[in-house]
Amino acid sequence: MSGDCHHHGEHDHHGLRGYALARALEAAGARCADTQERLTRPRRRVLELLLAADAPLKAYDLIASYGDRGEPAKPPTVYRALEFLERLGFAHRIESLNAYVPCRIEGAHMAAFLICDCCGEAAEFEPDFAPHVAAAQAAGYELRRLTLEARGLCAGCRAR
Amino acid sequence: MSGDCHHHGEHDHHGLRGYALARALEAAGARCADTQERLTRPRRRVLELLLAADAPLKAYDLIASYGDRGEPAKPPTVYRALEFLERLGFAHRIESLNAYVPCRIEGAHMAAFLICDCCGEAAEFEPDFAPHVAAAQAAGYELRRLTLEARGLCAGCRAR
DNA sequence: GTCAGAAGTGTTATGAAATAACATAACTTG
DNA sequence: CAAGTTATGTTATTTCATAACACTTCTGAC
Repeated sequence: MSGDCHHHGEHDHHGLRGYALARALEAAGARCADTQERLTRPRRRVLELLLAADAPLKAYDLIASYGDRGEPAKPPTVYRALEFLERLGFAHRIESLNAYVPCRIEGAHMAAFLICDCCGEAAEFEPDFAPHVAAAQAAGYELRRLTLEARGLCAGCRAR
Repeated sequence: MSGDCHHHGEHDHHGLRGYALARALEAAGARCADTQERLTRPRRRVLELLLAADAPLKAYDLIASYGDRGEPAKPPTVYRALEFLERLGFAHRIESLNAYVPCRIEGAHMAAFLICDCCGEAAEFEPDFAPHVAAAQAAGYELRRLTLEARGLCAGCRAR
């Protein structure tokens, strides 16, 4: 994952811990309740792992760390949970990494990421997609989803 | 691939044939010669398959149809060729499909696609990436690559 | 309550996508 | 032509994702 550079162990990230994590999970539960969706145990667990992580997680990272005491999950358990989390906008898949991150921007349905090839950080940002939406419409296109992934080096890794 | 709809066989596409294909391959060869790169046999063959195709091709589609008389290629043969073609800008990988298309826009290094979930068509277009590049720079980011993938329904499939 | 349907989960197995590692061949350039 | 580099051939393996089916848990109508 964060393997393209020589800064192992020097990267500072932003995974949620303790109260912040609990609050985020509770908020997700509340949003589910609003929409008649169920934040079941495996879904909640996968979301928890994503929120606590310092970087995008691969499906098999989630599978490996799913159990409380090291027992892995079965793949479908995790893939189903991810599908749910994506559908509700709690998580995004980063296609160019085959990895997942929790959604950091409330209500953002179109995901855009700045991905650092060095430290693996994937910063979600909110670009103005209006021109692209307009271009799609001009082409007669009915748009359903849109993702933008930018790869490069983050400020921290450039400086080092 | 084009399996999300009920219009099988009704989709019109744009793969190159005959002279057009030959011309495109020749042009690619010329561009390689300019830059001291070698358009070797497997690279040329993979590019030919991409150019002739009516839709994005998966790596294993290429592997299967690689041989003149039905003999498949070995995976590394095709993956190496694809890596080369991407590096030189002759092809793009569409991350959300795990598939490849020939580059249809001369000199476009940043790829953007309108992908139809119905017919599988992937139309390359050239959006204005300047705002995103600016946003990345504002964040201290050194940009290397950028891809945008929009999913939805093309005009033809909406009409049907 | 309880029954029928829908939604979700557990489990086994398999399929699809990509790469590691190492041996061989082909170009280039001094 | 010899040494270095670049590309290919080949075997094996790893990584990523889903199919299929049995079982459980919710939900709402009665």
